[in-house]
Amino acid sequence: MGEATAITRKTRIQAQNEELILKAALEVFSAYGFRGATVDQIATRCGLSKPNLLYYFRRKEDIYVAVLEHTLHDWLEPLRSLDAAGEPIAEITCYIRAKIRLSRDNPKASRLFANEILHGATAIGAYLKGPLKDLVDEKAAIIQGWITQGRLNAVDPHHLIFAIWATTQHYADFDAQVSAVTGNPPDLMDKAEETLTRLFVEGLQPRR
Amino acid sequence: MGEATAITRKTRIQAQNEELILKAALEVFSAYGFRGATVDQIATRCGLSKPNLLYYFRRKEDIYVAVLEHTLHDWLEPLRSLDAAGEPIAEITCYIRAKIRLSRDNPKASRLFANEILHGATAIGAYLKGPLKDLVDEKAAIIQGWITQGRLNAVDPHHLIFAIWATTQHYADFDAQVSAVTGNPPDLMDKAEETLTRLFVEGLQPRR
DNA sequence: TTAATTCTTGATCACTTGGTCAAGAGCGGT
DNA sequence: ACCGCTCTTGACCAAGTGATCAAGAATTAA
Repeated sequence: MGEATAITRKTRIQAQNEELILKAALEVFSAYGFRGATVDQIATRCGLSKPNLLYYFRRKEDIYVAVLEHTLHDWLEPLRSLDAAGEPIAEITCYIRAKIRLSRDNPKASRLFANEILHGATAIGAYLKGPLKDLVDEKAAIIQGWITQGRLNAVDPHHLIFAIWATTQHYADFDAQVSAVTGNPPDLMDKAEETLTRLFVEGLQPRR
Repeated sequence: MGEATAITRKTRIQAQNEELILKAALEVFSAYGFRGATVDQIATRCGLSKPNLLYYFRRKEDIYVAVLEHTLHDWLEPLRSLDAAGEPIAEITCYIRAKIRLSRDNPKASRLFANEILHGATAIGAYLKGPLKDLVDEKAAIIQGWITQGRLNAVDPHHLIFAIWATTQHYADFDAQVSAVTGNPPDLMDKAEETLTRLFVEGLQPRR
């Protein structure tokens, strides 16, 4: 039996292989989507045989939801950090910066979510309507408070959050288009960060 | 022989069926992506048998590129309308409004492109690097001209265009998320249009 | 060492799917 | 009515895919 629970904890090799699988799955799912990805691709990617992979995750869908959940938490961290006690413009600037860096440093996670939501969010629909909505509503209320205090130009907080999501994730999700149009210069993301922060800050600055 | 060309023009029934197919293909491809969609689905959707559908388009990919090309032109029309001779703020406001209405009235086309680009734009990569890049560069130059004249706050024109694309298409592409978070109120898109135009206009207004 | 447990895989299955083909039905011009 | 062309489809095929299973290899605990 296990040490203290009926469900024994993972062996070293188990934890290691699951990590390998999740990493490979992120790459494959983000590149081809759920239906476009094959279990074989993921298995080959991490050097395991297909039946061996299915020993750890019994169904393809199990791998998919596992990698989704595995990255969901990190993805929302920047929004959680938005602090009601901070200076409004600084808080929002910080949020935009964090989001665009996430987009630059982990574009695969961004594309994974983008694909999932684009196709109806069947796997994480409940999460969106529950925890995500709660978090967004909470932060929208903070922003609304700043507006009421006259510390921020009046814009709908929910749509402001959508605008920030859209603009920052655009560089990861639609990289193929951005690269094709710009030729992908090395300072692309720096320029994006500067332009977006400038644009939002000027738009949000309270009219004196 | 045909009236004037070696390639005889389509019969009435041919034109009619191709239109049926393209319409059904847009719905299916936009919902499931290229690999997720099946020829059978498209055939059933428009009341044709699978072999009959493949009589008009010999390969699945042919249907896909046909529907992409069929909607590409309309999709870029708003940007083409951006007029150097117009008043800067009014022109950009008009562009944002046109884009968000396109997003509201034809979300399936938006999702079709989103999916295509998300997965690397293999079918339209050449178009992005050619005609699209040319169009964007041309319009970016116009915006840069306005900035140089001091009629617009200084922001990078390319990134401004990306920001407008991202924010407007967000409502179509990530509808599942937007609906989950907002509960999808009837005035959602009106509010979005108002918020986005306000945000961009205030951000672009030249500092007096 | 030994025995239980965990891990690994070749072979295989059931099913889906893109695509073919030959034969027939329908249509248009004469 | 006749003939050539377009259109339509049932049957079929080959490839790919998710998933299973039994049997063996490796690991771990005693």
